[in-house]
Amino acid sequence: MRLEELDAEDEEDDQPLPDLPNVDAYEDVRMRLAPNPNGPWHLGSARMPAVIGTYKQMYDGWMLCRFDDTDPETKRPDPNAYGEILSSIGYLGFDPDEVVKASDRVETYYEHARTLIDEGGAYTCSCDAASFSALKNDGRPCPHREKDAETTRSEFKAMIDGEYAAGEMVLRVRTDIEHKNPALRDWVAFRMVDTPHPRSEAEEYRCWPMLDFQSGIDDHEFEITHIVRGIDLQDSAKRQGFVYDYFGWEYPEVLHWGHVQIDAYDVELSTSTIKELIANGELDGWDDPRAPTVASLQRRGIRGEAIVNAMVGLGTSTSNVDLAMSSVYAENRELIDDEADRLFFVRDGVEKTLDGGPDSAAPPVHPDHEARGVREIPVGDGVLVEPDDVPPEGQRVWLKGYGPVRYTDGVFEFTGDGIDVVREEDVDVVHWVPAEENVPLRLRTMDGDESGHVEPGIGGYGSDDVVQFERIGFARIDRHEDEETVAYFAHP
RNA sequence: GCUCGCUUGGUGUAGCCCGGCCAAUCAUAUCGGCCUUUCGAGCCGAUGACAGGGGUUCAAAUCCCCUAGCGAGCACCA
Repeated sequence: MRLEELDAEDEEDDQPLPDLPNVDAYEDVRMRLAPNPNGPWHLGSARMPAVIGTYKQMYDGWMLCRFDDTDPETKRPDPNAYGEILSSIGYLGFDPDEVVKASDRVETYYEHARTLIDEGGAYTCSCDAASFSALKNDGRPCPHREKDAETTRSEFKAMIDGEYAAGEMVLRVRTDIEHKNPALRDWVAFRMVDTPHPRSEAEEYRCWPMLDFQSGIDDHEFEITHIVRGIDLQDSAKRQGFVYDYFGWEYPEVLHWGHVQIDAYDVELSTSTIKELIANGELDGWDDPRAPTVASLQRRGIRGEAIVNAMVGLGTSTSNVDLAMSSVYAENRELIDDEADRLFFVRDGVEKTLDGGPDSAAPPVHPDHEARGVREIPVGDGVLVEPDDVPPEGQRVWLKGYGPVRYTDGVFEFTGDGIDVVREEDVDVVHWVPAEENVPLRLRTMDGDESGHVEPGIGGYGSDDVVQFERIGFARIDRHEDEETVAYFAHP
């Protein structure tokens, strides 16, 4: 009994995120991811599924993935991004209960707009953006504001029918033109876009809802109870509140978080910036190790769970936060260290002839798990070691898993010393590979590619296997090519 | 300019709503030690923070006010 109580307490203490507000008022916790499919995800985007997915697990809730793709022009959807984003969500370990695209739901938004017009909640406006903005900043209505519902209704129909070009007509929500916060005054709900939507299912639409309208309608239609979103949308709830009031709806609970920055990258955390760098060849693609993207970490063999743990650790505060990559690495190390087999990889190896000693070495596959056996490495007449690991003339070094050698006249002479020279006489232990029987390997890192040679056992590992190159770090084997094996460096 | 929000060590976070148990939690980081045929893991230890100023109170990280800094919105982007 005592123990159970303690466990229960522990569980509460281990709660990864603070409680959502007012959970008891709802039968189920229902949330949504609302990605813009204008490209594959950068690392900041991973925060959304990490936190919302974790809340879903905490409350045994329900989660929608809704693609907010209602801008065919400025933030033009990338047809491949829908699938890529879903696959990133899966990699992070989550599975939406339902997936929808806003561009499939345009008729629904029209329907609600017509109702809103009838309620007196909206009017069509042909002011150009600049002159409306000037009036609005003064708290003065434009001449269109007093239009009757019937005129608005017929002009909105003309918008839907595509009778206006971009910029000629919008539908505005009638809020409070003198509201003390200028951001809330009579905002645009629908506008004309000349560019067809990239999805063929939606290419005929010219009259598109703005995010605040679309998202507001959808959140209600899908009975979303808790919204978690960025501070850039901190006025959205207040804006949408006017529409909710017209309809007599209850607004969901809402949480805002700040922006995430990630150290360790030179590249800005922005879909458009990364897109540009790829287009002009500075990055090899979305999974280039130097790219701050979800796909990049995946290719480096970092577990989605590690990203989620690190993101969840940031909490949900409204202030901007810096995520240290080292914390992602620390989370990942904990997940993979136990299962990653050990291998020797020598960068820029220098060859040293070996004089005497056994014909082969047998270091353990994993030092903490004897049962996994040993790696038989044939030694031959010489070895490669890293330039920094060559001891001064006359000094000894311990070839890890093989034995002690003395560096004499450019040759490694086997000395047969016991392991106590390592413990008591400060002989360094270094990794090595046979000079003959090895495999060339290219290690792709955030700082560029490193070339070297790996022990022959590498052939036994396939794509996606994660190993630890001793004294270097963890890496994911990507592929075996004829002339070399390619691996991606994860972290130390 | 108008409006909204934020500010705990290198980084993140707990505590703040309901002031005292906070000479401030945990993680990461860094440094040192032990162990070790890895610069990994593990174990031990150290480092390091309440933005500043006023006020209320017996008592303030916690409540109030001011200042500073940072951020966001005021888009026919999301």
